[in-house]
Amino acid sequence: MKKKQRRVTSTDVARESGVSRATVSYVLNNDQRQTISPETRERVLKAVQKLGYQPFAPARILRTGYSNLVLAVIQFEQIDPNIARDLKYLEAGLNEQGFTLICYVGWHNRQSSTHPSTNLTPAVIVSFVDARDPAEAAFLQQFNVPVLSLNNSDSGKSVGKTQVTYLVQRGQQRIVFATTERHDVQRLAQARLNGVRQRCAELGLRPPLVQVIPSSREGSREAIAYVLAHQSPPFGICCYNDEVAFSVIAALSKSDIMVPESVAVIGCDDIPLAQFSIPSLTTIGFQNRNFLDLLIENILAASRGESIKELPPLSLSIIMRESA
Amino acid sequence: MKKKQRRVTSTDVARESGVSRATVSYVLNNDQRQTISPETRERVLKAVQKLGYQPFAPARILRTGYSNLVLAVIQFEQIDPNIARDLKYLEAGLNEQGFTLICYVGWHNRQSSTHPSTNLTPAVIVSFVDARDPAEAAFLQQFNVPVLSLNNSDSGKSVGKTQVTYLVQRGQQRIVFATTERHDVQRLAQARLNGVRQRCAELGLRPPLVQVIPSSREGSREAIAYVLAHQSPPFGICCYNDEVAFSVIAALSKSDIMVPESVAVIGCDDIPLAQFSIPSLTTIGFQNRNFLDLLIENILAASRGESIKELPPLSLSIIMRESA
DNA sequence: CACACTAACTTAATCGTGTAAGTAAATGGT
DNA sequence: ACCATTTACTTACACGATTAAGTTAGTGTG
Repeated sequence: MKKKQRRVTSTDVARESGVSRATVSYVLNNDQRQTISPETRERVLKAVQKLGYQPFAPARILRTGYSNLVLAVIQFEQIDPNIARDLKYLEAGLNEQGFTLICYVGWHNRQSSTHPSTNLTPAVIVSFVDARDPAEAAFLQQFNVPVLSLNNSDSGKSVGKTQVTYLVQRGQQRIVFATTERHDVQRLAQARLNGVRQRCAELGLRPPLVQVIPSSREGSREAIAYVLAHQSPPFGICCYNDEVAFSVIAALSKSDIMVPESVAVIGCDDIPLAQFSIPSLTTIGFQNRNFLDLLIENILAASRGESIKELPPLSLSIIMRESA
Repeated sequence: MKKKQRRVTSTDVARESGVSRATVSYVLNNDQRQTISPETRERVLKAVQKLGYQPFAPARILRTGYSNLVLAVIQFEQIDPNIARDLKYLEAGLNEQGFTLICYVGWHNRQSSTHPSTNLTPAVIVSFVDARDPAEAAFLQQFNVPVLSLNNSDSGKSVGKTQVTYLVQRGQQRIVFATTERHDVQRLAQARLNGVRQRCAELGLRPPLVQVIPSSREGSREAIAYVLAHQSPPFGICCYNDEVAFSVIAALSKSDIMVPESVAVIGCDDIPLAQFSIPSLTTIGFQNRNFLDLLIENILAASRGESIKELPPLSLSIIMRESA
């Protein structure tokens, strides 16, 4: 047993198989510009197997000047089954092209002592956080690589519009917007609210009553009581997302308000649990496939240093259930 | 404008500030073994600022032989608010020590064409996947770095035990285990079931009836109807997790079965929505702080090549609400 | 038989950084 | 005034891979 844990390098493989390091490299990378005899190739691969050689990524990246690493930057508050599904799809697509997708789930408050770029250099960044926030922008810029940003504020707006359109179709005349207290998603919440406001105006309705729903049971009940004091049924509630919708439905149910007869509730995101609320939750679902396919294309383009095409808006649809 | 996008290197900084590259490196790394005059230090930092210099991580890692990169390997099915919270805590703790935590959300089926190790070399891996699965083990081993594995099967067992103990305390004599159909978590589900079985045996109860609850509304109703046909109330249901518990409660509610009077339901994980089910969900919560602190210590130790201490079991507690 | 050409390699330069070892000037003690 | 430190740097090698540019032996051609 040796004292120093030596790394197995291509030199070791070369020695073991009796060729030069260059040959080892040519074999492992299947370089088409070189001719390698089958026996040599075999010997090299045998030696690789025997020694358990793994090329050292940093050395390769240093030499070639590029890596096939894509970093997704996410805020931990954004993590939900939907984003997980999208990440899986992204990972699969990128992996097919030889890329690796990893995630940085940052909180990166004011002064995070160590920037991730100290420890890794991705080829491209896909930002799920709001790149218009100056702190986030600075954080992302420090990586010094192309950033693809999913600016979901446009799609946020159409979510709000779609919610209102549906509720009005179902006969509602009065709209309430139930938002979250979580400060990390206020920008997105604001975008959805803007959509609600705009569609209300377009349809000649009065502006929506806006109410923050705390994430505790008692708080949410008080908030709903407040809404009921200011707005008598029937009316429709557009919720920022399905979690808010759950707490709204729970509070309404405690107050013996009928859903959807007295108050209709619509959520957003179509989380798996949405079908199991009582009554089950009508909500907005996203079809991200096309969008993600284009995103992958853009990532590949950006990694080659090419310019980035504009991404289309997310396409969304109403998942009709019982609550509205 | 240049054609080639040249990287800003420490050589550029050295030239700009009129010193050698070594001096630049000493300044940036605050090398205590060297003495640098305040003016020179100032000049170097100015140049760094001006040129927007970022050290190139691969080169540094190649030279020093180590990186402060920790890779968390997760299956996308495991992603939930709890794991997000844990990741945030881990990230914060590691960041304080100069480490970067990133996540690989892999599906890595049979033959994933490109192994992530091609594109990055972490110092340590924290595996949230089951390292006893041979395919997973092979996948992890290919990184060729120390792996810390959270083997949650012990804790899974105590979850099951705790659920049964609580239900029996509340007067239940008969136990049903409601599990999931998702095949990616079967190992964990099995561990929890084992705990349920064991505690039932210890308390002299009949073995639990085991029922898979499909994730669709209709499927879950049929499953509950089946359970009711084979087991008349009152009884208690231990659910694999809170999502299953939600669908169980929804189905019971449709069948006009009183919860918890006729059937008591206990979940596991204490997801944020648990307080908003109707009735609100009694469940098992985890207190991971101490565990995670020890995990961080172990990660640091492993990154220094030291051996790994054993991790304590997760500590869990019952979150009492209305459903049991 | 001389020549070009190909097959099958090897040699050596290079990527950007860290750091041990060297050096010249300034300082301090006796 | 002399030598030993200390200060404030610089020089040069090493990390492990890729790859352009040789090199040598063998093969085919007129």
